[in-house]
Amino acid sequence: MELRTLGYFVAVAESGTVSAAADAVHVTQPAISRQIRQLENELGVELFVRSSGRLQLSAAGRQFLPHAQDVLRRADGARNAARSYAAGRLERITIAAPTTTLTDVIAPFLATLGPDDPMPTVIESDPREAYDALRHGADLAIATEPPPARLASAALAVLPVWAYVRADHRWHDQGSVRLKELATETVLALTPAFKPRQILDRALERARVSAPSVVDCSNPQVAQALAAAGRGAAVVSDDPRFGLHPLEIVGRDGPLRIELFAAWEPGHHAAATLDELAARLREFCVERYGADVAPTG
Amino acid sequence: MELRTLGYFVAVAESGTVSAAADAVHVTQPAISRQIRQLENELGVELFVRSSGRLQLSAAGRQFLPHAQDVLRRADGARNAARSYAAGRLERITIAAPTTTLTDVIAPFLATLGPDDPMPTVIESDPREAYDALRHGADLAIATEPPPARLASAALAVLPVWAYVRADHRWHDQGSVRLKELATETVLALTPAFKPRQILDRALERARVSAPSVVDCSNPQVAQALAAAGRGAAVVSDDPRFGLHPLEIVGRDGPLRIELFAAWEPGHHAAATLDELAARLREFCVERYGADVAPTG
DNA sequence: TCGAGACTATGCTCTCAAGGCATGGAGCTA
DNA sequence: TAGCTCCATGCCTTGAGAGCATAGTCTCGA
Repeated sequence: MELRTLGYFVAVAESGTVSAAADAVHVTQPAISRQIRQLENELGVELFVRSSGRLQLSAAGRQFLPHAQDVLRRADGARNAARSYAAGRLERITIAAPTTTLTDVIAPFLATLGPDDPMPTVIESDPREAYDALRHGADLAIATEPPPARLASAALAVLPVWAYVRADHRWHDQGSVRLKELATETVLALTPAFKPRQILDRALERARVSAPSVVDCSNPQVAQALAAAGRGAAVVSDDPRFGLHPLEIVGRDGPLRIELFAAWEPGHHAAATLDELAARLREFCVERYGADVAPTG
Repeated sequence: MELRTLGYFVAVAESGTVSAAADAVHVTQPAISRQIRQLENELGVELFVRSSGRLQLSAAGRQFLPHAQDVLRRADGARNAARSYAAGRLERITIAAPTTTLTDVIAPFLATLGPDDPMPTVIESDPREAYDALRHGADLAIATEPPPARLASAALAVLPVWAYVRADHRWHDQGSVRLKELATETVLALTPAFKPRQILDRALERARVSAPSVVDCSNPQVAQALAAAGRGAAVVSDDPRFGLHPLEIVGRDGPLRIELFAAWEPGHHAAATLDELAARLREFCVERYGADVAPTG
C-alpha cells in the first residue's frame, strides 16, 4: 500500500469509473485497473463490486474510502509543511536559555508573540552549554557569553550591573561608584550561580582589588531588601525597589555590564526568521530595560 | 514521496543512524541513504545535517518528523480498518427504511446499540425503493414488502392491523371484527401513504367488500382521537390510546397484518454482522410489540 | 600521529513492479 | 444486431529500488 495506490483508489471511487480516474491521474486505464486489484489483494478486501460491467464501490470500499482520503490529505499536509520549511518558515521554535534569562527576558518576550509566529518551546540550559544546545534540537540559543564566530548571532542587550544603596547613603549624590570604592562597603551580592556575581568577581580580580566584605544572597529581591535596611550595597542587574538609589559600577574597563546574545546555526533553514526574531527580541529588551546595544561584532 | 520513503525517514530519525535504520526496516544501508537523499531533493529541504560524518536531524527535519509519523500512523490505521472489514466488521452501517418504520421501529432500536456496534446512519426511502438503496450505499434495508429472492433477508415482525373502537362500542365484547362487519362502520383510516391503509384497501378489494365510509386521517393519533370521540373505528397498527378497545380485523386470508423485513446483499463483507443485527432487531420487535414472526421463507 | 572502527556515499548491476499498447469480452443502447 | 463504453489481460519496456563492493570521512584511543 503506497500513497500512489491510495490515490488511484480514491480517484476511481470519486470518479466512478476506472477510465475517468485514469484520465484524472494521467496514467492508462489498465495500469489503474491492475493497481486496484493489487490493492484489494494486499488488503484482503474487495473494494469494488464488478458485477455490472463497471466498477462500483462495495460496502467495504465505502468504509475504506474516508481512511484513504485522510491518509492522502495528511500526506499533502506533510508536503506543504516541507515546502514551507524550504521557504524558511518555522512552525515551532525551540529556544535554549539559562534559567535567569529565561524568566526575566524570554518568558515576557514570548508573551508578545502573535498567532502567526512560531509556537515556542523553551529549554533551560546551563549558560555555558546554551550554544551547544543548537546541535541538540534548539533553534535559537540565548546566553550571556559571546557566541563562537561560526554561529550567526545578534547582540540583544547590554544591561548595567547596578549597585543599589539606600537614599540616605553617603553615595546618594553620585551616579556611579568605582570598584575600589565599592570594596569599602559591604557588598550584598548574589550567589556565584548568577551572572552579575560572576561579572563582579571577574572585575574585582582584573582590577586587583582585594575582595570586599560580601554577603551572598540567594536572589535579587533579598539583596535589595538588605540594601534598603542599610546593610550595604546590593549588586544586581534588575530594576530598583524600595526607593533604592542606583549607581553604575566603574571597573578597569568601564562600567560593569551584563551582555545578552542570541545565536543560531547559520545554515538553519529558517535563518532569516531567526534573525528577525532576534531583532524583535532586541527591540523588546530596549523597550523593557532601555538597554542600548553595543554594535554587533 | 511514498509511504515507504517516509518510513525510511522516520526510521533514520528515530534510530539516529542510517545503518541502524537499515537493520530496522530490513534493507541495506545504501538503499536508505539514497532514498533519504531523494526525499530531500523531492521536498526541497535538507532533513539531515551531514557535517559530522554521520546524519543528524536538521531543524527542518525535526519539524517534518511529526508530519511523517502522523501520515504513517494514519496509513496503519487504514490498513487495520481494511483488515477489520476483511474480518467482517462494520464501523458504520447505513440503514434504509421508510419514514414510518424508521420513527416507530428503527430509531428506538438504534437507541439500544452499544459502543461496540457500528455507528448507524439512516436514510429515509420510499417503501418501494428501500431494497434498491442497497445498491446505493445502504448496508441494510428495512421494508414492509417481502424482499426479492436474490437478497439475504430476515422476517422481523408481523404486527396486527387493529381496529380501535370506543369501550362502549357495540363491538366492545368481541376480540375481532370481520372485514364485512367493519365496512358497516365509519372507518377512520390513514391516508394511502401509510401501509395499514394500503393493507386495508387490498384486503377489502380481495374480499370484494364494497368500500366503507372512510375518513382519511393524516396520522394515527388523529385517527385514534376520532375513534375515542365515537366517530368510528380507527384502523392503525400502533399501540392503543384513549382507552380504546382493540379488534383484530379478519379478512379473507385471516387477520390483517403488516409485515416487516430486513434485507442485505448476500455478498456484503459483513453479511454475518448484518444477519446478527437483523436478528437483534427481530428480538427487539418481539419485546416491544410482542410481534410473533412468521417462519422465514 | 596513526590505525581501527563505525558510519555514510557512490558506482555498478540486477530485478521486479509499474506502466504502456493492443486486444478481447461484457453490458448497455439505439 | 451494431456500436459504444468500460474493464480485464497478455506482452513488452522502462525505471526505480535494492544489493554488493568499495571508497571517503570522522572519531577515538593507543
